[in-house]
Amino acid sequence: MSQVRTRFAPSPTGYMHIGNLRTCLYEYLIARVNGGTFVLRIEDTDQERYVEGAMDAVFGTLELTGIGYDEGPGKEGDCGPYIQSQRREIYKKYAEELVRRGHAYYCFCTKERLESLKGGDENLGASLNYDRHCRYLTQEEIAANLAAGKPYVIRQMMPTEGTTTFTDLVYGDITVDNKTLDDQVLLKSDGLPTYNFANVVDDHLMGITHVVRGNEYLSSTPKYNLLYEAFGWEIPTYIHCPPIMKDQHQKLSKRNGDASFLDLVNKGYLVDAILNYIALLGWSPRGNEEFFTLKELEKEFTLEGLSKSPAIFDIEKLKWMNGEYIRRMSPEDFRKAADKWLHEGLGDALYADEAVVNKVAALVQQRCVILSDIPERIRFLKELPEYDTAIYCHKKMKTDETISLRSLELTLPFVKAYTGEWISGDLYTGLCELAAANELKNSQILWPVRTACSGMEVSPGGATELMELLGRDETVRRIEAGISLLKAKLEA
RNA sequence: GGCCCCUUGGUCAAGAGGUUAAGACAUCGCCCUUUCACGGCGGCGACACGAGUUCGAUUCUCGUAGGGGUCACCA
Repeated sequence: MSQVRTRFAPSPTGYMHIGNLRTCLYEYLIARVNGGTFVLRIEDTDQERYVEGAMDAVFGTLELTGIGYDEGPGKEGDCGPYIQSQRREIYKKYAEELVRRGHAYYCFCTKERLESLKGGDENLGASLNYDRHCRYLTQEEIAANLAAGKPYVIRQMMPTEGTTTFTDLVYGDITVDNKTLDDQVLLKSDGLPTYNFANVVDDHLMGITHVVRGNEYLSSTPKYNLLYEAFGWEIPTYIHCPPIMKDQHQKLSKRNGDASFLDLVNKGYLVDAILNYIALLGWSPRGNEEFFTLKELEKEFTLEGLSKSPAIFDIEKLKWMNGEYIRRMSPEDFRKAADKWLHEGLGDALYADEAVVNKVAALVQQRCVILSDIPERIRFLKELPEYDTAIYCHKKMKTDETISLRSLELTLPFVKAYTGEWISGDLYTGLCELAAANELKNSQILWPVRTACSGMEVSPGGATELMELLGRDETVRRIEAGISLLKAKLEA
C-alpha cells in the first residue's frame, strides 16, 4: 500500500469544537500509527461565512494539543497551496475537464427559478432535486449563454439509473440508487468550488489515502465516488465517524451553548485529559487500559476500535479523568498548571509566600477535579469565612458544640505554649496526646480544631495541616474566634 | 416525506452463534481515615421488540419501533 496520508480540513467559520477536534485527532493518529503524513488544509471556499480569527483558533488548538501537521499552511510540502481560496484556478480547470468528459454541465438557472422549483412554500419535507433543465441545453444554447456573459454554475451529471456502492471502513458497504442523486453544484457562480468538489479534487491532488469525517457526509459519499470515477482517480478509504452528542437527541455543538475545547481548557480541564477522553468517545482500545498520552495513542490507535453509534459526551467521566491526570502530575507541573487558580484563591499576600503556595498546592492536588475548583476551596486561608456553629456537630467524630467548646479551650493554651516545630506531623502528635490526657477521642479535638481553622464543613486538609499553613498567630486567632462563637451560641 | 445510517446497564463501551455478557464513569454500601478527597472491597444495573435460520441466538436474516443524518451556488 502506498504511504498513508490523512488530512484535517477545517473551514474557518467558527471555533474548534469537540467533535472537530476528535476527527482531527483520529486523522492525525491514523497517519502516525501508519508512519504516514498528516496534512492540514483550510477550506475557506465560503467567503460569506468566513470568520476572522477562526484560523488562529485552529492553529492555536493544534499547538496546544501537540497535534502537529506535516504539511499545511506555513509548512509547505509538494501539494500546496494548502488554503483553498488560493487554489481557485485548479478547481475551475478540473470542473471544465469534467464538462469535457461529459460528467458535468453548465447551468444558467437563476436563483429565482431554483426557488420556484422547490414547489413553493408548505412543501413539508419532500424537497426536490434540481430538475436538470440545463442538462439538456444544446451546444448552441450553451455557447450563446456563455457569450452573453450569463452567470453560470457547473453541475455534476448524475447517472439516471443503476446504483452506486461505496465502502466505509466503519459502516461497511453502502449502496444507493443513482436516481436519488442530485445534480449537485460543483463550481459556484463566484468561480469557487463547493465543498464537495474542492474536497475531492484536493484529496486527490494531495494524495490523501484515508478520508476521515463526520457521518453526516455518509449520504453524499456516493457522489464523491462518482466524481472520482469520472476523473479516473483512485478512490480513497473512507472512515466516517459517528457524532458526539450532548444528549440522546442533540449533537454537541457550540451553537447549543456547549463548551468548546478552549472553553474546557479555560475552565481548568487539562489538555491531555480532554484529548484522552475524547479519543475514547467513538474508539475503544484493545485492552482495558483507558489512559493514553498522545504519544501512546500514536502507537495504540486502531481502526478496528472505531464504533458506529453516536456517543454522548459525559462531563462526569471527563471530570474523573481530569482528576486522575491532576493527581498523576509531578508537584512541579501541578504547581505550574494551577498557578493562576492558586493565586486567585490565596490572594496577593499569601501568594507571595512561595512555601505556603507549595504546601497548599500539594494538598489541593490530591483533591481537585478541575483546576477551577481550587480558589473556592482555599479562600478560607486568606480570610476566615463566617460560619454557623452547627458545623461543629459531627456524629461520627463524636462532637457537638459543647464538646467542641471544651476541646478548643483545651487546645488554645496548648497552642500558645507549644514549643516544638510548627509542622503538621508534630502538631498532630501533640494534639493526640492532649486528647488522651483529657480522655477525649482524637477526633473530638481534631474536628473542632479543623472546623475553627477553616470555618468550613470540608477543607483540603486536616486540623494540623491547616494549622501549619495558618501559622501560630492565625491559628490562635481562629480558635479564639471559634470559642467566642460557640460560647455565644451555647449561652443563647 | 424519500433515501441512508444507528440500537448491549443512567453514560462510555468489550464481546461474538454456546461466556456466570468484560472493563470504566456515575450511583449505593462497607473499610481506611484528623473532615473531604485518594485508596481498598462489595452491591445495584444491559443485549429495544417480533419473527426466521440453527441443536443453540445478544451475535446471522427479515420486519417493527425508537433515534440520528441528509435532501443548499454551507461545509
